[in-house]
Amino acid sequence: MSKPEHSHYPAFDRKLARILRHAAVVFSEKGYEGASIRDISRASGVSLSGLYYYFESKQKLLYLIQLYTFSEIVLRLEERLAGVTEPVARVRILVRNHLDYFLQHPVEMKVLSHEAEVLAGGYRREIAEIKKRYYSLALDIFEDLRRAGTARRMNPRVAVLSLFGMMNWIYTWHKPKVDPSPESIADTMAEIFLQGVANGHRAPRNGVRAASGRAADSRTARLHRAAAGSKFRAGM
Amino acid sequence: MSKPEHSHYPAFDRKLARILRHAAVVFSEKGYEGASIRDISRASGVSLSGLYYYFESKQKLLYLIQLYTFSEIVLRLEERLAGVTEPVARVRILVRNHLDYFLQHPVEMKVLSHEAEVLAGGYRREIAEIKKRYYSLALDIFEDLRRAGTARRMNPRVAVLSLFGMMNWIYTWHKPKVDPSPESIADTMAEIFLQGVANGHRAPRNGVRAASGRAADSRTARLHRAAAGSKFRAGM
DNA sequence: TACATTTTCGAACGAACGTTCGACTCAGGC
DNA sequence: GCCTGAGTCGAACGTTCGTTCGAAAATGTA
Repeated sequence: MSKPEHSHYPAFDRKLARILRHAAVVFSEKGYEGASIRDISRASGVSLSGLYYYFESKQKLLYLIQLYTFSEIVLRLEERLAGVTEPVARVRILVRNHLDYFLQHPVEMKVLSHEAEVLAGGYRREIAEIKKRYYSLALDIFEDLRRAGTARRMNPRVAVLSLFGMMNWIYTWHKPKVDPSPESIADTMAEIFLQGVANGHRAPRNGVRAASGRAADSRTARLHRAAAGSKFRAGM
Repeated sequence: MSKPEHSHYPAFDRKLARILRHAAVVFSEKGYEGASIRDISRASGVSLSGLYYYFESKQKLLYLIQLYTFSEIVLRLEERLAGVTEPVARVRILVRNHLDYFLQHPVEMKVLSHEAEVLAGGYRREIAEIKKRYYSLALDIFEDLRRAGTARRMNPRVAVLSLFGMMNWIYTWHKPKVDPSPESIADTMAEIFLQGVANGHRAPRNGVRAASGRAADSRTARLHRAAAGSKFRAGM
C-alpha cells in the first residue's frame, strides 16, 4: 500500500502510545463524541494532520485504547487464575484483579466502560469478542462456585453482571483521597458478594405500600407536575 | 420577555412531553453528544426549527429529561419509605423502588445514568442537588442498618455506592426476554447486599500470585505487545 | 554531498452541527 | 372582516467537525 501501514519501529510505537494516552484522557473528560481530534491535537502537542500519520480515524483511536486496555486486564486475570482451583479463591482473584486494574488505570477504564457502545462494524465486533471471553471466564467461576455447594440458588448470569456493575460503576464515584485503597474495596466487594450469594435469597413477599408522602421541593415538584399530564413513559 | 416562556396551557405541556419522550429515545441510542437536534426532529416529527418553540437549547432538553425522571424516582421512594422504620425493610424498599423504576423506564434511566456528566452550569447544579438528596437518603438507611446491629463493620459510603453501581449498571445488560422480572432481580440484589453486608468482611490477606499465563489470542496479543514498550499508563 | 525515507504540519475540503429569523397558517374574540 | 397570538417551518447563519493533500522538514544511509 502507499500508506506506511505497519512496518514501523519502536519510535513509531512509542509515539503512538503517547498519543493514545493523551487521547484517553480527553475521551474520559469529554466523552468520545464530545471530544474532537483538535482537542487531542492540543493535548498531545501533535498537529491536527500530524495525528493521522499514527492512526487512520477517530474510531480506530478509540478501538486501540479499548483493545490494549481490555487485552491487558484479561491477560492479567488469566495469569493470576492459573493454578488456582478453589472457587472462592477464584472469585477473590477476579474481583481483586478487576479493581486493581481499574483504579490503577482509571482513565482508560472509564473510556472502556463508558464508551462501550460507540464503536461500529469490525472494531465493535473485535472488542465484543474480548468482552465475551472475559465474561465467560467470570461466569465459569460462578458456576463452579455453585457446583461446589455454596450459593446453590443464585442465577449466575445475574450474579456476574451485578458484580461487574458494582465494580465498573466505581469510575463515577471513586476519589483516591477519600475512599479506601483498591485492595480494601476489592475485599469489601468480594466479601459482600461471597456472603450475599452464599445464602440463597428467599424472595420476601412484602407488599411495599405507599404512605402519603410530602412533596419534597416546591420547585422541582412544580416542574414535575407540569409534565405529569401526559404520563412521561418509556419509549420501548 | 419576548419569548413565550411558560404561560402555556395543557396542549403545550403535552406536546413538550411527547418531544421529551422521543428525545430520550434518541439520546439513549446515540448518546447526548452523538445525537443531533435533527435526529430528534426526525424522530418526533416536529421540524427542526419547530422544536425550539418548546425548549431553548439542547442542554435544556437533557436537563428536563433528567429532572423529570430523577424527581419522580426520588418522590416515589419517599412515598414508599414513609411509615416504615425497620432498617432492613427500608433497604428492601430502596432496592425495589430503584429497580422497578429503572426497568419500567429504561430509556430515561439510561439517559440519566449515562449522561450524568454532560450538563453544565446551573442545570448541572440542579440535577446534582437531587442526586445528593437521593444519595443522602440511601446513606441514612445504611447508617441506620449499621446502628441497628447488623453490618457493624461496613463502610456506608462504599456500601451505598456499590449498591447503586450494581443497580445502575443494569441498563448495559438487562434483556426483558432473557432476564428475571424486576421484582426478582430486586430481591436478588437486596438479599446479596443484606447478607453480604451483614457479616463484616475479614480482609483475607491472600497474596495473589501469577503463574505463567499463555498469551490468549495471537492477533490481540501482537497488537498488545506493540504498545507494551512504553508502558500504557493512566494519565492522572 | 546527494538521495530516499520517515515524520510533520498549514491550509483547505465538504459535511454536519446548534441555533435564529421571518414569514406563514390557523383558531378565537371582537 | 380584522386583529392577535400561538404554533409551525424552510432557509440560512456562523462554527466546528473529521479528514485529506502536498509540500516542507528531519533523519538515516551512502
